[in-house]
Amino acid sequence: MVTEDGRAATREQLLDTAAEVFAEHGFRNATVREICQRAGANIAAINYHFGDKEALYTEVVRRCMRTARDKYPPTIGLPKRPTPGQKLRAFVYSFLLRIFDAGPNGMRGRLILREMVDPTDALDVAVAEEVRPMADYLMEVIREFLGPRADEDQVRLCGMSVVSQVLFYNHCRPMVVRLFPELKFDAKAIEELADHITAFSVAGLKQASAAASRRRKS
Amino acid sequence: MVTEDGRAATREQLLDTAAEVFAEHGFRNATVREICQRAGANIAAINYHFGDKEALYTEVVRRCMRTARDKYPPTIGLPKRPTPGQKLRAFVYSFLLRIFDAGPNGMRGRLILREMVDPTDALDVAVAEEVRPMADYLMEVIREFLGPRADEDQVRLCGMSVVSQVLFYNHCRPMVVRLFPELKFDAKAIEELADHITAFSVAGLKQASAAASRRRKS
DNA sequence: TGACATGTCAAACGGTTGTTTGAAATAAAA
DNA sequence: TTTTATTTCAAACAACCGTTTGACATGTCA
Repeated sequence: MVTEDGRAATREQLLDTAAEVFAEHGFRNATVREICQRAGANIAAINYHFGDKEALYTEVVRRCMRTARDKYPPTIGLPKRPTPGQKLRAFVYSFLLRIFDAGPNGMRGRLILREMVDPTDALDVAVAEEVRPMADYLMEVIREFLGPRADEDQVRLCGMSVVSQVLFYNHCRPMVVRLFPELKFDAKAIEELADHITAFSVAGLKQASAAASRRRKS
Repeated sequence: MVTEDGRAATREQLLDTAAEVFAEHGFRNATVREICQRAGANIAAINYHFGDKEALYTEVVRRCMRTARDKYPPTIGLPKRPTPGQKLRAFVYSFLLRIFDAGPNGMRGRLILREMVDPTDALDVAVAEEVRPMADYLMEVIREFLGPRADEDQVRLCGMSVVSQVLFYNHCRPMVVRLFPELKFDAKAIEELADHITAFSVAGLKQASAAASRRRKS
C-alpha cells in the first residue's frame, strides 16, 4: 500500500477512518486498534505516520474544519444584491446543510459536539478558524436588522438566538427522535426548517429593533 | 461508616460523588477508583452496593432527574390567571435557572449533554420522566399563541425554536466563553436573558400565528 | 546488482481498567 | 457473651489500552 497514488495512501485512509471512529466513540474511547483494523492498517501505523493518537486526532479535526468551511458557504445561493432577509436565510440554510450533511465529512457535527463536552486544544482551533469568522459575519447581518446604533449586547443576544435554533438539530438529535419519531429530515424538510427559523428570527429581530429605538427615545 | 444515619451512609456518599465524577468525565472515562477515593470508600464498595459501575450510573441519572424536576417548576412565580406571555416567560426563566444552577445537583446539565453524545438507557428514562411532560406543557402554552387551529408541525417547530434558545447555554458554554469571554451569567444576566428570549420568541410566535391564519384564508 | 530509505508487520511492554476474592472488622440478634 | 449478618478492606485477577521494538518487505537510486 506504499504507492497507490503518490506515497502513503495508508495515511489518508487512516485520517478518513479515524474521523469516523473518533466521531463514534470520542477521543479517549476510540481505540487505535479499531481505527487501524477498519483502515486495513497495522497497529503501529498510527504511531509511525502521526507520532501518537493525539496528533492524529488534532489532524482529523483540522481536516474536518477545512473541508466543511468550503462546502456550504454561508452566502450560498445569494443574488448579487441580497436583502438582509435573504442573507439571514442563506446563513441559516447553509448552516443546516452542514449539520445534516451525511457525506464522508458528516462526522463534523459529532466531533464538534464532543468538543463541547470535553474540550481539547482542537476546540480553540475550531473557534479561531471557523466559528469566529462565522459569528462576525452573522452579527454583521443582524446589525442590518437592528440598525447601526444597536448596542453590542443586543446584537450578541440576537445572534445566539438565531444560531441556537440551528444548532439545536445538531446537539439534540437523540432527544428529537425520541420525542417525535415520526419526524424525517429530507431535503424538503430542511428547506422548510430553514424557512421557519428564518421567519421566526426575522420577527424576533424586528421586535428587538423596535424595542431598541423605543428605548432610545425615552 | 455503617450507621451514620440509618444504614449505609457509604451508599449515599457514593451516589453524590459519582454524580460529580460522571459529569466530569462521562460514564466510560470515569473510573471507579476515582469515585471511591473521592467518596472515601473502598474500591470494592461500588460492586458491593450497586452490583457494577453501570447500575451506579443509571441510579445517579435517575436521582438527578427527580431532584431537578421539583426545584424549578416551569410555572415558577406565576400569578393565578397568567397570560400566555407570562407562562412563556416563566417556562424560559425556570429552564435557564435549571441550566445555570451551580448547586450540588448542578451536574444535571452536563450529564444530559453527555447522554446527547453517547445515549444510554438513561436517556430514555429522562425523556419519559422529565422531557416529555415538559414538552407537552410547552406545546400547550404555544397553542395559546398560535390558536387552537394551528397544525401540529407548526407547534412543534415553534416549540423547538423556543427551547433551543435556552438549551444553547447548556450545550455551547465552551463556545460562548471562547467567543465572548467578557460575558458573565449572574442572577441579573439570567433575568435579562429570560426577557430577551421571551420577547424574541413571542414576536416569532405572533408571526407564525399571523402567517398561519393568512394561509388558512387563501 | 547492491545500498539505502521507506513502510509494514507480529509480538511484546508497561500501565490502567472493572471486577472478584477471602479475610478482617463491625453491628445486630440470640 | 456468643452467634450471625452486614460491611469494609487490601490484594490480586483478567482484559484492554497506547506505544515500542526489531525483523521483514518494498521501492529507489547508484
